[in-house]
Amino acid sequence: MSSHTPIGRKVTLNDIAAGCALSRATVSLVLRGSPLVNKHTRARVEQELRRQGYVYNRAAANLRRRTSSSIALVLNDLTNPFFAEFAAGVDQTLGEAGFVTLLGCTGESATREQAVLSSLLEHGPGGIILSPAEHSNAHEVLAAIGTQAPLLLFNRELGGAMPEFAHWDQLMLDNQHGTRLATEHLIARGHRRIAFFGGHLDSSSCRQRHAGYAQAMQAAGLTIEPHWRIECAPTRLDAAHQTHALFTGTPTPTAAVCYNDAVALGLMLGLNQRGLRPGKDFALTGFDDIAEAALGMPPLTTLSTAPRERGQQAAQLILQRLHEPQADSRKTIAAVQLIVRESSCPPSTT
Amino acid sequence: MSSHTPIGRKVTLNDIAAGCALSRATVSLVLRGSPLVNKHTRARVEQELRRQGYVYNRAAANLRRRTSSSIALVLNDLTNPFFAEFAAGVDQTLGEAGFVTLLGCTGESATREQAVLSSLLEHGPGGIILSPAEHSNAHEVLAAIGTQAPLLLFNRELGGAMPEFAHWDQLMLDNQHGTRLATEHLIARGHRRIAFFGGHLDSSSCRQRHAGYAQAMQAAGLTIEPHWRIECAPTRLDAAHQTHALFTGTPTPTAAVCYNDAVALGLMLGLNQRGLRPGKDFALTGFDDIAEAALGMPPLTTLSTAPRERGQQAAQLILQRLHEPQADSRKTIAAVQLIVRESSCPPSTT
DNA sequence: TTGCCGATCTAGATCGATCCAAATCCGAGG
DNA sequence: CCTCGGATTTGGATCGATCTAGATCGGCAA
Repeated sequence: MSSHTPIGRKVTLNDIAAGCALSRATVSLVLRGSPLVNKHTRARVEQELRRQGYVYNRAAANLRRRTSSSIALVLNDLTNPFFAEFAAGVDQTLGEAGFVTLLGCTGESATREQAVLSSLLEHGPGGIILSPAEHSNAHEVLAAIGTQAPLLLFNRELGGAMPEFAHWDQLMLDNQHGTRLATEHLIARGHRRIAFFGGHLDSSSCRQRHAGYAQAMQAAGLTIEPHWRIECAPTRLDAAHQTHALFTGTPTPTAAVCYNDAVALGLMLGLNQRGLRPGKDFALTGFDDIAEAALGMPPLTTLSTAPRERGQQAAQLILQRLHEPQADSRKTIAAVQLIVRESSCPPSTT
Repeated sequence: MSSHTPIGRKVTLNDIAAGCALSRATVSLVLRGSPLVNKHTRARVEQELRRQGYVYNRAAANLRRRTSSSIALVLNDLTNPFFAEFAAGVDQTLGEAGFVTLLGCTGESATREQAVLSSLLEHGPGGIILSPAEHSNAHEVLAAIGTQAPLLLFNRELGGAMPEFAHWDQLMLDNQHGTRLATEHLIARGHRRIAFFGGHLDSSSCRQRHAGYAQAMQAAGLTIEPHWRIECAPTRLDAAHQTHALFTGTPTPTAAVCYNDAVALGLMLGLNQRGLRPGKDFALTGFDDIAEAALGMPPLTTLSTAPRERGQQAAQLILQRLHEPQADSRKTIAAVQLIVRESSCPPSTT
């Protein structure tokens, strides 16, 4: 960097213009690659830009142009590898489009979500990608963001009614189809008595996943015993704890479709404690394909949601919305893919 | 420079001022909570702000005040739960201080790091927190960011000399001490043939971790066979792939100190594939204490770096630097803590 | 020489906020 | 009634870029 540049003081268009005896306007044209400038002039300017170590001030440009070059990404839990991977995908695609990601974490608190959203809004993002906190609702979100920026909901639905005048898009996972695939897979392996294990009844994703399971069972003409639906918190620990509930009534299931991978891994622990070998004596499937799923003992059959690809998709959707602000709001449902591993064995012959 | 999209019409200070027959300046004073304004006027203005749904334009304010309210966070790998947790910590503390996080992921590519840094710089962050990509060097980083914003290096040193005139702070982990603790622990459990597994030889953190291991081995009077140092990318997949290298020469090790948790978990996978039970037939330790470490099969003995706290600390350090731009640059080394779990079994007797 | 034209370049207003100096208001004191 | 001073309020310039409308400059046909 040139030593004649005073440290700390920023170089502006005016400095460059003065440096080559041109006007601000011309230098600005050069910066934006306008064909109006003489190529000789352009070369002179570009040299001066380098010489003075000029850095473009996008905030000033955005102010004048009334545009934005950032997108807010608000996540309920960055600690969850699923969302971390999602964030990486979002950032990658936004970066390629010349946008920058404004990050905000809410830690599953609707209150913090409010605060984070309005703080980010002040920085004028062109759009918002939001994976809502657990008890967040449409009314609160609307109060926080108004109609300043288009919103893309990811992964969870919001409580309360969606406002019609705002263009809120959605990107969701195909929960129902996923568990249906898993259930059909278990049926194809020969299972007839299949349980649905884990999750909270009042969560929308749990309801959807259970519906997919029920649909597959019904399509195969199999009956579902009431005691084959066991509720538990979507954590490994609670799942291990509730394992016994699978075996209290008759007939007992030979397999279980689990709410997600965490629950499935907990169920594996619980089975081991009862002397049952998961993937040998009892079959099970998960949902999410978290990194540990492939590493489990045995490796877990599960549904891959490709979180990085979902992130890229989310970024594309919001960029598309920026391009067409008035288009109808759309709901996208991302396909999930069944990953067959060893946990989904045929029923044991004993 | 890509073309960006126009935003809907915004409410500005002028609209508020007109709405209550006051000047822009007065409204601005109200916004900033100045004691100069009459409390009756203030109430009128605040009502009008709510009525029109005003959103503060921080970019415009920052332009005039020549300040910044954002910090860039540039990470080599957000997919790694260690960095994800770190990012959550950074974002939390920055948010509490009224700053917003500009996220950038480099995916371990020094080239992308350059691009990401200069793109983020155009948005005028007040400072930068950088966990460098693997082959990044001081010269390139300097070229990208110049002296526009103070830099805090996290986790890795940069290749090449640190420029003296720039105030580059550092926050590092006590890598060497950590692996030394882990190695001493394995030795105390009775191991004599201990390998060092994973990481890239040219990464500074890998060198430091290896040095701690070597130091402990030497202090215990144990020799290190050259083929006990296996290099691999710091990912689960590559670690699983390279597992065989541990068993190609004689004498074979009975335990391994791994570069980090990702590598250790990958090694577990590789061991399982070879029919060896990690934590029974072969002992291993990790580094980072990511969430999965405690949940592994078996749970992983590792070094806790408290990534969330490191993130908070990093945010505090950069904010402090903003407050005192001229202070001497400082290097902080964060302690790590050995967490003993089941993976570090005594050597198998067979 | 004059006038027109395309190719280049530029002055000045502008985006939405802040800062500064100066104006205005209002009641007390002379 | 007028002046003075503290409490409020305000006009206009400003941050660093972009935009609009118009200036400047050769060259060439009339």
